[in-house]
Amino acid sequence: MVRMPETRPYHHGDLRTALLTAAERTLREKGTASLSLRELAREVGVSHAAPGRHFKDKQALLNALALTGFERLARVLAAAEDPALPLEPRLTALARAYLGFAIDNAELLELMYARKHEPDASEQMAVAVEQTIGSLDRILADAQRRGEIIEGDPEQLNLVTGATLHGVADFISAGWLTPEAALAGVDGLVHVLLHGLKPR
Amino acid sequence: MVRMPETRPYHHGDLRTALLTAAERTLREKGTASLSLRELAREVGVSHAAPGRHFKDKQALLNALALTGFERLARVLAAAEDPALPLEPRLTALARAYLGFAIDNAELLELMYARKHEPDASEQMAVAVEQTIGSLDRILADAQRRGEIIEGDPEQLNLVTGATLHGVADFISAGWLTPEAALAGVDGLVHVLLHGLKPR
DNA sequence: ACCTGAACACCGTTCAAGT
DNA sequence: ACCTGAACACCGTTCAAGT
Repeated sequence: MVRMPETRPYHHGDLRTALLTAAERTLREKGTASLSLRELAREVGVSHAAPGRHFKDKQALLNALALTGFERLARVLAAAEDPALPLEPRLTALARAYLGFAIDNAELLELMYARKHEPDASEQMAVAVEQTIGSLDRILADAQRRGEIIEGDPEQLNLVTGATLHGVADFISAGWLTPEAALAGVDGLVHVLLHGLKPR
Repeated sequence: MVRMPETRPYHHGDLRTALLTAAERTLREKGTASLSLRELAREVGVSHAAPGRHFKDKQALLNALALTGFERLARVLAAAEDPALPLEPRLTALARAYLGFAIDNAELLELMYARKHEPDASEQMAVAVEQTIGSLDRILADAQRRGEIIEGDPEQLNLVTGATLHGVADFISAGWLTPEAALAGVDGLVHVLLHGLKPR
């Protein structure tokens, strides 16, 4: 093995990864608004034009960041899912995991939901989104198969449930709901979702 | 009356309003990303530093824009509300109105929900938000008083309902749901909200 | 009171040139 | 193949000076 000199080598090695890592730290510490390619380049110790080799433009970096976000969220949700549990606690666990992710990654989640990356569609992104939604899909499909929830278009049921969870997550991001209040209300939230607002 | 010269007068007259109007058009036509104070100034025919007299900084203009958004949304919701209607159609009408606003004002709605304007709190904004939420509040409070929906913390019920509506609106903004699909699903959405996912 | 013009410190993106 | 340096066309914000 050859000893590397103390000075930074001409080639970074894994600039792409380094940029994404730095970007996510900035996102978390200073918000989306103060995420600049030039500053990222500075942090990583590379010229301001270097990121251009790895990301076509700023949006491409944001897309890549969103992709890692979906991949991580999908893993978090899959891990929280326990098919052995009865419907209500199973759904509650999923909701708790999602809200936890939203609390810990508010800015990233906002990026993931940004109405920006429709045209590219990037196969990978579609897969990651699919996997993210998958956990909820399975819970509702299982429940429907067992007759534990009403019949009807699974898409529609999925939409209602997903929208409710996402709505709460967004309320947290927007600062209209404290993380504590959100987590404290999860049980009630899922209960209403399952049993409805009308009395039984 | 003195005839005004053909050349633009030194004082604009109502620069503040003109900037907000131009800003909303840009928002609708080209998106939040391409909203620049300098371009706004150009469109309105004023020097690039002029907006600074009326808005402390760019965020202040965005806040003012969000405020007008809430005021308009509050009016739309209040107009759609019909206390004479039974609970389910009354709630459906509100949902339809909110989703309609979301469809027609996607970028503006995103701005309204942006997790930016927490510190200022600006009395006016708080009032506008309050009035926006008011319509839903009244529907649920009335229903609860009549025993048409379950007892419990109104805040919590409001949260679930509001989150669901907002979640769907955000799905539309994000492009994950077409406006047509959303509007077609409103009845089912409200029905699930009232009756729950579990069979009765 | 309201606006201008110049100045400052930033951006993102491109492209010849270097290693 | 990967990166640099200079250049270009933008930004937001500030501030003396003009009307």
